Amino acid sequence: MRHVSIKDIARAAKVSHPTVSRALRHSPLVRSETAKEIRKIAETMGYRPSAIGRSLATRKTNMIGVVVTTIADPFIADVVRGIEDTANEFGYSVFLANSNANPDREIQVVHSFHERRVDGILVAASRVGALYVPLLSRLRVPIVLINNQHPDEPDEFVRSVMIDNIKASSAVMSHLIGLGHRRIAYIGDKSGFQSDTERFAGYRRSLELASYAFSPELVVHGDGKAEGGLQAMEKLLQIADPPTAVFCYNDMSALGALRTLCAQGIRVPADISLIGFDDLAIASYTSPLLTTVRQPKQQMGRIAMQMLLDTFSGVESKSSIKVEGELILRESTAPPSWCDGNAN
Amino acid sequence: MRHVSIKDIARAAKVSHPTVSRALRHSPLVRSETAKEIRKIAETMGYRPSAIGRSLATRKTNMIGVVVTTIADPFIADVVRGIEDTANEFGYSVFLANSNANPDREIQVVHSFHERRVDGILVAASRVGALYVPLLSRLRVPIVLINNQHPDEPDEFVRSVMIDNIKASSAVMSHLIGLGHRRIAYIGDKSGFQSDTERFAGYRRSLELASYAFSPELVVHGDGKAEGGLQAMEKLLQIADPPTAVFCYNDMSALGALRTLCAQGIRVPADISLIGFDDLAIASYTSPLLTTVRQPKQQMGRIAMQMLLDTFSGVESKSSIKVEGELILRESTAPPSWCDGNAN
DNA sequence: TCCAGTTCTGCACACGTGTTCAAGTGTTGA
DNA sequence: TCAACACTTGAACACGTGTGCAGAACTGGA
Repeated sequence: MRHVSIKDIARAAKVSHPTVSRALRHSPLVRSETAKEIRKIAETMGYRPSAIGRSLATRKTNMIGVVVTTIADPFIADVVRGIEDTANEFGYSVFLANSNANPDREIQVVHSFHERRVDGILVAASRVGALYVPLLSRLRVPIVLINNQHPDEPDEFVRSVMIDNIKASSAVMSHLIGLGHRRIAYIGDKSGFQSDTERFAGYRRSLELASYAFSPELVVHGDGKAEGGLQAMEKLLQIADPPTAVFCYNDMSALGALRTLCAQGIRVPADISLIGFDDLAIASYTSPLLTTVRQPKQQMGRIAMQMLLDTFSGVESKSSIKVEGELILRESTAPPSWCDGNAN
Repeated sequence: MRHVSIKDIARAAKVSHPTVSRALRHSPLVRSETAKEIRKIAETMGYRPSAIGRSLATRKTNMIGVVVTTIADPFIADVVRGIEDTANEFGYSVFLANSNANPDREIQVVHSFHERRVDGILVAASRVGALYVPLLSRLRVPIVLINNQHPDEPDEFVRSVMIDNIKASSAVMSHLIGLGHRRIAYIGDKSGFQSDTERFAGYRRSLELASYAFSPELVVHGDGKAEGGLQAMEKLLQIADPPTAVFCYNDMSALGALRTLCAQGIRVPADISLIGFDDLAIASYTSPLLTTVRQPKQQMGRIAMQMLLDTFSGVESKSSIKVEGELILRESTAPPSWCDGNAN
């Protein structure tokens, strides 16, 4: 026999297995001396309850599934950490699955979670398109999307947490414009994803508000990773009239851009200002330190998990939460070189 | 009724539930037309088998547990990615749990995995002490430790994957010594962990082999993170006769050290050479690019998972695997400044 | 001593799937 | 026509836990 079951204990204690079940769960229905005796025997026999058996009986697994594009992304890793901490605190275990940014794989993973009867699903930075939410909804499992990359319609089962991109993006632009920059470039992600779209929207709106011209050649798309930022910056430097400041979609892109600038001997921020988004740990260790927008990554994970827990316990909660970013001023931004310290 | 079960399908198809079970699993025991009909009905009813029920019957969960200190560590994130990819490929789901480097929590997590009846457990960078392996072994669950931080005795249930620290460390030192450095510092992790101990052993042995003096003041302990490296480097710079090269326990420490050097206007590698360990993604985006030892992180995860799979299928395999690091020469090392290009 | 009420215990079933075994049906060959 | 065989199906049970309900055991009061 592989594992001790309550039936084994029942035999040893000369009682029935329901009595054991109740004793172990401290039910008041069982005489306290009997219960104590049973628990002692269980302890001696090295009993560990089977979550499988329990799940089958209670129709509750205390498991949640987390889908990420890739856990190797430091942004996502932080979010997952927040999720896992909260989940663990409340007795939930976390399934982790990488979709590798492959929509088919992502859907397959969700089905696998469904078959395991997880109590809820969290999805970080989904890359799946418009039909996704209805598909998820059909599973009738509570779901929270974190920084979902496609606009989602409200839904009974699908909730969401995301950062207020437009607001944060506007803060970035205010900072740069306030320093005196007029030619500000934008290095984005691959086209079509929501956080890119929204941050770009904030960029454009800020230019308009300041009555500055929008120059399409100042907008370059990377891939959200360092390599893309590196190449995007190379392109920007080839323009006849290059920008004096660059707003990067995220810190990884900024890191790549910084690399290009450094390799070409261009000083940051003396020659060009650079600003990122996310506030990854690395942003505090680059040279110069990177000015960026802090996303409360762990907290977003905690909030998402908390939304699930609320759903489980029937607490009514908002179907969509927007968190605020915070502009972190460090060393990578300064007034443009032609500007002697005071803007315009 | 919440989920469709094989009994529901059985009713609809006017057969018994064992027949449905067999039909869905393409058993040759059921007539092919019947099977086809049953599968059609299952499809129509939106049936998804319950992994819970199946696990209970088969005593196999196709789940594995992964314990990490924290998923926010980029080294560990890469390892986990390798694990998850391989697991997914073979139909296994992965539980992820952070121990936050807290031994009690780590043990608690292992028990939780045990209760969920995972088929195997992977532990990355365990911080639990000597009694750990016997404890794990008592669970009678196959376990693979990855870069375990305490020396482990061979055991029937507990296997391990680790990097050959001494060899890699020696390669680092050969490189620095070959460049002409004689005063080489070592920035370590907190004392007492195996990878630190071994890398330090390689450091000392290399000095001995070269007949260079070992100076205790050149050895400083950080915390394995950037902050620790930063402070350790500050200490090193206060020495009367500072080192011309610094071997950092890992890339995060090196990143911190680099920050200190940069802040104090000390040029790398012109004034001081710096070398890391791990080859994190960031190492390719620092200025200067960081020379380091590449650990095959994802591959280590794959190997560990493969060892579990081998155990499941009864394949005999080695109980301990050592993988080799690879010295990656980039820009952060050069001959010492007093040395005109040719060593000694 | 007996009854009513309380406290405790066990039977039977449920949850969803898989497997063994016996029995049913149809086929082939003598 | 019958036996031997292959093919197909379903009854019964297993896996480990939880729960409604009936009944047993105990308690206290008259």
